[in-house]
Amino acid sequence: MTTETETLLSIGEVSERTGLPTHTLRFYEQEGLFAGPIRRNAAGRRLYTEEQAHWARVCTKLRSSGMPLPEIHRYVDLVRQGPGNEEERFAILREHEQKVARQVADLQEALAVIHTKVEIYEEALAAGTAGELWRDGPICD
Amino acid sequence: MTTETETLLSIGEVSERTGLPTHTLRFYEQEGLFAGPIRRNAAGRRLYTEEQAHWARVCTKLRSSGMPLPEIHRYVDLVRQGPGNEEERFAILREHEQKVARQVADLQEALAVIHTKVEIYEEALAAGTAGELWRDGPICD
DNA sequence: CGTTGACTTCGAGTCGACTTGAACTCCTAG
DNA sequence: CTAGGAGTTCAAGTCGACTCGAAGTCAACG
Repeated sequence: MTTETETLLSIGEVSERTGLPTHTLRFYEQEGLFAGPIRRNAAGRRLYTEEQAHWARVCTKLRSSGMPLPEIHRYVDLVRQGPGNEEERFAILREHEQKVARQVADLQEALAVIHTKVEIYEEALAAGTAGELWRDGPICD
Repeated sequence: MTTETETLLSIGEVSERTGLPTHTLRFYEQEGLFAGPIRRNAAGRRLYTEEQAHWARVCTKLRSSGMPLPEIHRYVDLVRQGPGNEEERFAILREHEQKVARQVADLQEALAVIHTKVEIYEEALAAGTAGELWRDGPICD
């Protein structure tokens, strides 16, 4: 059956792979961001499965794209409850996907504004007319 | 000479145009995000020039793209000091531009990860095999 | 003249997500 | 045997950027 030899990882190893400080990994666990329990060795130290380490990596992406911890928690709760609520999980993911897409669009809009200003400076500096940037206009704001 | 009939705007009008709450506009002023002084009428109320209103709009873009208030402040200080430091202003803008470009790239990377998961759910739900998502794999994480 | 509603100042509170610290245990190498 | 380094728990602190509330002023309208 599915009796695999699992590679178990220490918190330090997971930290290295994910880039998350060990403190943060413990914090995430405490906040309920892992569906299953994290095992411990005889000495009480955490042992992560590959799946859990992978999930931690996914979490970094969810977080860096702005998903709040409570929403990740909500998703994880659904996973923990087992099959039957896939539609709901899907809704969370799809909604977040759209939020991120909007974020990208907004950021690109801001980037355009910034780039415009960069270009103004670039040209003025090249032409040696930078001093005029401030001549009664909002140009250099 | 440049004696224009200036249109001056109340804080409420600027708030409407920028989407920033009046509280925030006052806060920004206090944090030194405006190069020139904001005028007041006889009753002590703020009167913004069109240029200042425009700058406030630009600020929303700088902020939404993650430029910290202290850095906007730094830029504004340079503007306030007048001509001669254009290179330095340019450096701030160019650096921020690059930061935003990196942000966009990171966000798109996160988006790809999320989209992958969305697709997995989409397919499983369409095929009616959603229940199997959790079968000893990290698929549904 | 009274009341609305936009404005003023000042200071304190909120929020999310860590981050830090203290005090402790345990395994391993020298 | 002991020193180092990684791990543990729990509580408290930090950070940036607002956000809110209180208490008061002012102009215009009916």
